[in-house]
Amino acid sequence: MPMAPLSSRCTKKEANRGAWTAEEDQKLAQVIEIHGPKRWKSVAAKAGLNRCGKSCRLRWMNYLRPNIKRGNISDQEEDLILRLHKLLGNRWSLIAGRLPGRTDNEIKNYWNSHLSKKIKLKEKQNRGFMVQSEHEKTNVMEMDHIVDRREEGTSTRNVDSQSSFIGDDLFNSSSEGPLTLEWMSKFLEMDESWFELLHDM
DNA sequence: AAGTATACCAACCGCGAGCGC
DNA sequence: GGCGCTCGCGGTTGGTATACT
Repeated sequence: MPMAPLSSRCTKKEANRGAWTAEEDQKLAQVIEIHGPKRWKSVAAKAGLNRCGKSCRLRWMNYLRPNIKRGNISDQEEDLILRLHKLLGNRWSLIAGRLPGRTDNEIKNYWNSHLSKKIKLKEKQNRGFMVQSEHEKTNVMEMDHIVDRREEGTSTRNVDSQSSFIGDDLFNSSSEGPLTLEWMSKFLEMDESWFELLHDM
């Protein structure tokens, strides 16, 4: 396997690794406030951080950026993630783009630690295996709850036309089948207002 | 209370795409 | 067209917290 260009890797000179300190965060935020979130290598240098640009970018994108929402992923968000993952696969940045305030890293982590397990359990159950434990039963019931809400096609939807369009396509069980390119492009171009409505409920 | 297993998540790594020279 | 640099993405790792025995 060919090595990545040297420029894309953090060098030994940029020795500081591991968890960021409050002081580092502050320095990084100050430099970005002045120079903007670009040219990460020079941002790192200007901040006097012993970090590579890549690390600075990641820290900013996933933690320091304004309007970041952290933790407490709602049922609606979870539902949306499930639907979008079904539609887009592991395109975490695209999925995150449809969830205001959420980062690709957070969604990826949430998927890997929560949702993938739930889905495996659900599939297992669908294949007719016995559910083993109370914990697993709970997870399966949670999945059923999500599926039920989709099938009901109610609760979280507003009545305005755009919202109901996207809501129906997202939650209607009929879209469990193959999703068309037309649907996908329509969905991905959807205005953020629908998501704001969703979060306001 | 102590040791071990599991879950969670921040951070790192490698790669590819895009851009300017 | 080739090269180097930067950026963004997705996969993976490792440290910490929590649950379990």
